[in-house]
Amino acid sequence: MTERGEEGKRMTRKRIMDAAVSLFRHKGFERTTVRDIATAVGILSGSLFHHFSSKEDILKEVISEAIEVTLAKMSASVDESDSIEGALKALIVCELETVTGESGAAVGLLISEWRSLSEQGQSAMLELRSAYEGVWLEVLRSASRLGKIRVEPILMRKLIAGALNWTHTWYKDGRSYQQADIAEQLLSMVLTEKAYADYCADTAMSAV
Amino acid sequence: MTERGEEGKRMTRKRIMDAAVSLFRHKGFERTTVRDIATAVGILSGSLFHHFSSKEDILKEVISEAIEVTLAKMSASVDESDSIEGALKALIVCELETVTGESGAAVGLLISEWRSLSEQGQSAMLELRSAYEGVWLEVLRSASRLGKIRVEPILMRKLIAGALNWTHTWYKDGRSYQQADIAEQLLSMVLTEKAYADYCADTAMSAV
DNA sequence: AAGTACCAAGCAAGCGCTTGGTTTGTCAAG
DNA sequence: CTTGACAAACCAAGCGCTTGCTTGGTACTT
Repeated sequence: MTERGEEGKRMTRKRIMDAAVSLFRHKGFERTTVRDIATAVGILSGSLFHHFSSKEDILKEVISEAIEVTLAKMSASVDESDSIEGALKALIVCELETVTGESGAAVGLLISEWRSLSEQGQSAMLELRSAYEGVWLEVLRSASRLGKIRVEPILMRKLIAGALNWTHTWYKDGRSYQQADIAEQLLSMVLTEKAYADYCADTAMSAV
Repeated sequence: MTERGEEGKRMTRKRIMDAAVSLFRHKGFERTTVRDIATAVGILSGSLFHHFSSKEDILKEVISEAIEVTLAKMSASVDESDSIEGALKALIVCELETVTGESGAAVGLLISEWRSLSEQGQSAMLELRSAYEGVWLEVLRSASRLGKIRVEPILMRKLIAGALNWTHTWYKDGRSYQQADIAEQLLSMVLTEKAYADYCADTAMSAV
C-alpha cells in the first residue's frame, strides 16, 4: 500500500510539508500541533520526527523553500521584462501569487509566523530574505532614478509589501477581485501618472 | 503597600491589560502565558482570574478597547477636517499612531492575533470592526465620487490597511522614518496627482 | 542481512485554570 | 472611635490536560 524506499521518503516529506503549509496558514504555527500534521498526512505524530528534527524545523524548511521558489520566479520575471514598469508589474504579480497561493510556496507564512522561529532561525531566514528584498529594491531604485515613482524606494517597498502581504487575510480565490486586477490597481498607485499612462500605451501597442 | 478596594481593582485590571498588550505584541498571544502576564504585573498567575474569566477574555477586552479608542479618535479627526483630503490624511495618521503605538490601544493585536479568538469572539470583534471600517469607506467613497482617488474604494481600503498594518513589523520610534512622513507619502500614493497638489497648496496657504 | 519507514506507548514539561485559605480594606452598628 | 461581620484581592498549591518529542520494537524493501 504505502510506498517505502527512497522515493517514498521524499514523497512523505513533501506531503508533510504540504500539510504543514496548509495548517500553518489556517490555524497558525502555535495552534497547529504535530498531531494535526501527522493526522493530515495519515501517520502518527512520532513518525514525523524521522523526517524532521523538530516542529520548528518543518516551519523553517517550508519557509525557506517558499522564499527560494519565489525568488527564482521573481528573478526570472524581472529578466524577461523589457521595461521598469513591466518589471514592477511582474514583481507585484509574483508576490501576489505567492502570498495568496494555497499550495506549495507560502511566503505568507514568513509574515505571520515569523516570531515562532528561534533567534537562529530568524537570522537564517533574514539572510534568504535579503536576497529577495534586493531584487525589489534594485527595480524600485531604477524606477526612482528615472522619475517613474515618487515615494522613496525603501519606504515604497515597505508599503507595497504590507499591501500585498495583507491580501492573504482577505483574498478569496475567484471572489470579489481578480489577482490581475489587484496588481494593476496597485501598480497605478506606485507609478506616477505619466509613467503609468506610458506603460498602458506600451502594452496596448504590443498587444496589437 | 498595595492598593485594595474599588480603586485598586480598576488599577490592577488596567495594569493587567497594559502588560498583556505589551506581551501579546512582542511574543504573540499563543506564546504568552498567563504566568508571563502575572509576573509582569507582580502577582501570581491564578490571581489574574479574579479580574478576567479567561486568557482569551483578556485578549478580547484589550482588542475591543483598542478599537473603541481608535474609532473615537478617527471619528473626531474626520469631523474636524474641512476637506476630503484632510480627512484621508487624518485617518491615515490615526491608524498609523494606533498600529505603531506601544502603549494603550493596539489595533495591531487584532491583526496578528485574530485567529486566537474563538468563533464568538471573532464575530463580536467583527461587529466593532465594521463601524471602524465604515468611517474609512465613507471618506473613500466621497473621494472617489469627486475623482480624487483612482482605485475603487473597497480595494483601496484593503491596500491602505495592509500598508499601515505592516508598519508594526518594521517601524521603530524615532528611527529611519517619521510617522508624519510615512502618512504624507502614503497619501500621495492614494490621491490623484491633481488632488494631492491641490491639497498641498491648500495646507501651504492656511499655514501662512 | 541490513536499513528504512512507521507504529505503539508514553514521558517530562508546560499549559490554562481551580480550589481553599489568608490578608486586607470597607462600613454600619454599638 | 471602636469593633466586628463581610467582601474583595491575592497567595499557595496543584489538577487535569495537551504539548513536542523519545524510545523500543515491527513490517516492509532491497
